[in-house]
Amino acid sequence: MIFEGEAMINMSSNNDEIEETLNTETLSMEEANVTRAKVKMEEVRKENERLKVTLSQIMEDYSSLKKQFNGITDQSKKATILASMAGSDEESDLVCLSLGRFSGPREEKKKMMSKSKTLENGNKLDGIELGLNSCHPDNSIEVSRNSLVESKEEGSNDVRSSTKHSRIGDDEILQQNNPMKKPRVSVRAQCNTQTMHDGCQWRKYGQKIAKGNPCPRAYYRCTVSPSCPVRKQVQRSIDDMSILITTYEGAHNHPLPPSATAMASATSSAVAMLSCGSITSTSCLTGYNFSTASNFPRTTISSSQSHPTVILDLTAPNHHSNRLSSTLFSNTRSSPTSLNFSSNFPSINNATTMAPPHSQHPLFSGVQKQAGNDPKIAAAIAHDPSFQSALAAAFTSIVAKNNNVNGIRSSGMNFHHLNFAQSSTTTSNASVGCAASFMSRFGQPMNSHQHNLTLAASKSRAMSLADEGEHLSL
DNA sequence: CGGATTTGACCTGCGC
DNA sequence: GCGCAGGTCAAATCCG
Repeated sequence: MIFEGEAMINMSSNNDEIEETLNTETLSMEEANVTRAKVKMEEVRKENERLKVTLSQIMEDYSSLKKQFNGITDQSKKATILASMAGSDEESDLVCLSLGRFSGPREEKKKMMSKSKTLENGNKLDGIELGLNSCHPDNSIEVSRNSLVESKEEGSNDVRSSTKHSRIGDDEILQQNNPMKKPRVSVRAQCNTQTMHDGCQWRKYGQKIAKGNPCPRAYYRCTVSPSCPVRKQVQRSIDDMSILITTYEGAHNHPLPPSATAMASATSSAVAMLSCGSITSTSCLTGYNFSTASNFPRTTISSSQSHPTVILDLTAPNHHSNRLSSTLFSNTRSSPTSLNFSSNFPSINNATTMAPPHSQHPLFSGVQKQAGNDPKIAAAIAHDPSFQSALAAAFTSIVAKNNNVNGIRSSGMNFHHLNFAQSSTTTSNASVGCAASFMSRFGQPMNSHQHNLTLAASKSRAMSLADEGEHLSL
């Protein structure tokens, strides 16, 4: 039997033991927590190291790309320097994008045309100059000034007619050398607003119900410069009313604001690739559908009514979006359809089959490496339309430009196959800003102002991604 | 009031 | 030559 007092003593001693045990356990738990925290810190440190390595790799890729780009744009830079020497800082900040046509003064244009005419049997460009080239400052300023003077002296009606005559003159010149009409670029994007905001100023001048589509087609004219021949048509897709089809035609003959460069460069680059393919034989492009057999029809080159048209499809059907998301940055380097840039672009010159050039591109490999390291990045980008459009514009512009300048004309480049899984629109200011940011970062030399804006945009983008637990140091 | 949009008329190219 | 469809013009209207 155990007495009550004895029991009490036993209990108290037990309590002490329990307390002691508890203290020991608490201590060991704290130690465990500390150890866990240390392990976690170590993991984070390792992660940081890994990210640093990745970042440095990307920076290396970027710098090599930049060197390459700088070399290519040397001539353009000279023009920009000339512009700044002319005393207009604002103008030097702007970039002129030529979409399908040479945009200099008519005399030079004629010279170019006659030159190309004499050389047209020698696989030369048929008077089409495309890409991110800076306008010759004198040319662009002259055009603007002339048009302003005209509008003052002759009145608005005469401006219209002179613009019209100018356009007709251009067309005549083009028609003489190229039986095809002006190349067009159609951009398909999901958009709930009436029109996509692409940074340019447009004025609506007509609306028509086109055959086969109950949705009216709206016609817009670029109003940045009174003499700018660029038009765009906006129409909703008959298949999906949420999809807006914007078709661009013509070349801006004036500097563009930075916010307009992303879309313009994507479209101009697409046309550049079209013109690359059409150098040898324009007609051989007509009617081609370059969609993959395995993928849905997404990007095509066609020539409805003799208009060679590149269709940039920035939408994705729902049933494919997951697949696209997962394959967007798949790390299979051997796969010719990484990034879903499908690789069956027919070789116009019947050049021998080669590895897809984009897979060899430093920028591509850099992004691919990083995305390959962390599938979350791929998912993050796949779910962010602004990133997709920005990357689309950046890749298309940079690689197309490199290709043009390096004279690679039929290597199967097909960055216009931009099959990003995109469920939203590219039209928000954020998207355009993001695209501009990417373009500035990867595609264009920046001034300090642009650099600050870009830095801020990239930073906020990175921060928002960081909040979501993503690691993206683009 | 000036600039942007709307909308019917007109022009142009193309196929039959 | 005719009809159709796409594209443009320009007067009327709207809107900030």
